Amino acid sequence: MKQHIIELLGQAAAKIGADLGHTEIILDRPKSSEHGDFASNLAMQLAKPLRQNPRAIAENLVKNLPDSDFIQKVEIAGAGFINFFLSNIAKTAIVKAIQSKGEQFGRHNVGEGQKVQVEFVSANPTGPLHVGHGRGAAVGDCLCRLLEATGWDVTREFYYNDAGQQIDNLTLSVQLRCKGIGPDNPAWPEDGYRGDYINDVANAYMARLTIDAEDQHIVGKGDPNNTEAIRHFAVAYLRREQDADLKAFQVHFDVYSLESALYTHGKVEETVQDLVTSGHTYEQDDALWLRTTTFGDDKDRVMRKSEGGYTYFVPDVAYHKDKWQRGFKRVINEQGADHHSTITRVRAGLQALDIGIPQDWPEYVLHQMVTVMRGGEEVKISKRAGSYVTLRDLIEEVGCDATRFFLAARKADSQLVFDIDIAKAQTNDNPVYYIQYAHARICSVLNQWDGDINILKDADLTPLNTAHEAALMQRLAEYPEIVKIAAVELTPHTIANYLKDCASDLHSYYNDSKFLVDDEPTKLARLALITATRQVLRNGLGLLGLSAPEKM
RNA sequence: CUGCCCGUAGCUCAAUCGGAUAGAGCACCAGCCUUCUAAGCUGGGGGUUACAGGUUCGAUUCCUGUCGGGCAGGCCA
Repeated sequence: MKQHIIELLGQAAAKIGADLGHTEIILDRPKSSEHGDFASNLAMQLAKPLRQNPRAIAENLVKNLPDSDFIQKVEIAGAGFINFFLSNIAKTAIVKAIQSKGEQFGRHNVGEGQKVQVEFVSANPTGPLHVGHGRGAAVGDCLCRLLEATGWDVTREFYYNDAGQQIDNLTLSVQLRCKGIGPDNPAWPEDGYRGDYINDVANAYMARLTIDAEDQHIVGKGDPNNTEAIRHFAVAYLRREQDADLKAFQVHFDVYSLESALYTHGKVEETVQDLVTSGHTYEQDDALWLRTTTFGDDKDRVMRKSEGGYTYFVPDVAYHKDKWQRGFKRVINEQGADHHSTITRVRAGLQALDIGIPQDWPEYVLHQMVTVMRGGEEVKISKRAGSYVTLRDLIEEVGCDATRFFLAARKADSQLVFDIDIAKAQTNDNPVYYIQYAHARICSVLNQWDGDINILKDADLTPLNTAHEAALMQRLAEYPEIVKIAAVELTPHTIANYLKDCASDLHSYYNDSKFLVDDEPTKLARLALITATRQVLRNGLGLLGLSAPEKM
């Protein structure tokens, strides 16, 4: 429909001799229904090149607009907006489109089947997942669903930092616990992990329990002096816990990459060699440096420390080089904003490899911090005490759907306040239930109707002529655009906002009009409309990974 | 001190990539269930979009500066 009107405008512009040149014809959906179903600012855009009053141009354009069955009337308003009012045929066409496309309605093929890899969560296996990881999981998973819905071939990847200093700390912490030494003991190291879960790991290890992970079975050796055994056991244990949480959160991954594998497969060493060969490195103070300032960093970075080990940044570059070599021309990293400083460094390292990686590869989506509120007070996170709100707590306390919704329904680059009391509330404070309730209501009406849902596809839709019906149909018509915008801008929260609006239109309609009326044509038309609405709600909830319950 | 993100109603957040009178929910006030789910609906009050400039037909949106909040800034990850 939008395209149709754009064509009409284009023909009109040609008739009045306007050279569109670079100006693209833009159609907006006005906020107010007084301004029609579509509005164009074309006259304003042409005012300068034509050196005429925008209103005069608008009148001229309207005069030369070809006739169309889909347009009821055209008005000129304000500074020179051209407002289009659709005919009944055009408005109801969306219901037919939804009926025929079903689950496919709203999907696009802008990705054209190209590969994209999305890396998200990537928590270190040193403790349980917390709210921040939850936000990453929710946003990342919704991004994947959006990309899939727009024609991309998505690979979901999780990167485990299972090497390096923090794993040494973890191993030591577990080992001390195995020997009966706790955080209260003066011998406890400053940067040891203090959480109670460390004790759980130690007990499991000493009890010689078996960890069944994705592809490995690790048995606790029960020997507190076997550091390597403790290391493997602890990592496997915590990975298993994280995997269980993610599963409960309806998030799955296609590929798990391990930092340790980059070392054992020689990828780290290879990357260092490549960088040295490329000529962007130098030695100073017994360390090996990469001249990242050449690529926009504010200072050069150490690759190999004077004591011989590599800094974390080298495996990071090696890992991303590996992603590139696996053929991902597009990679999106979803991370916490506290890691934003790595962006410049990783990209600089990849540029220095000189293997044709674009400057802005990979893309990043950063999410800001989450503050958790309970009982009107902030729940403080204490890393020292090892106490924080875990994702598992949230899922158990407020449920998977509500947790996902609250974490994904807000712009990622704003800090968010997660109020447990509101998320838990099974009341109208809670937007998740508001949306799901709209879906359940429709299901309920359809259940009470004794007809066959398939005959609604042939329903005559001309009885749909009330303001509520027009508003709802317009809302449904927006859905495909919203999906496209959310996918291109990588903003899942756009979908959440849309669903709230759509549910609101449905609830208003429900309260205003009875659907199961005696007049058969009216009844069928209305049922066709709410069935289409149900489909859109379902599709949208699916993009957010939320359930669409038939009863509530 | 430097870099990145944010600043919108009392609170939590929107605003379709520069559009028309800045919108919802919560809270507050007043109404709507013998009728398809009241987890709902209708109406009301509540704003100098942090502040000051600039760009233009038009700015919450873009640019500059100031203030405020968050996060980073190690041969840690």
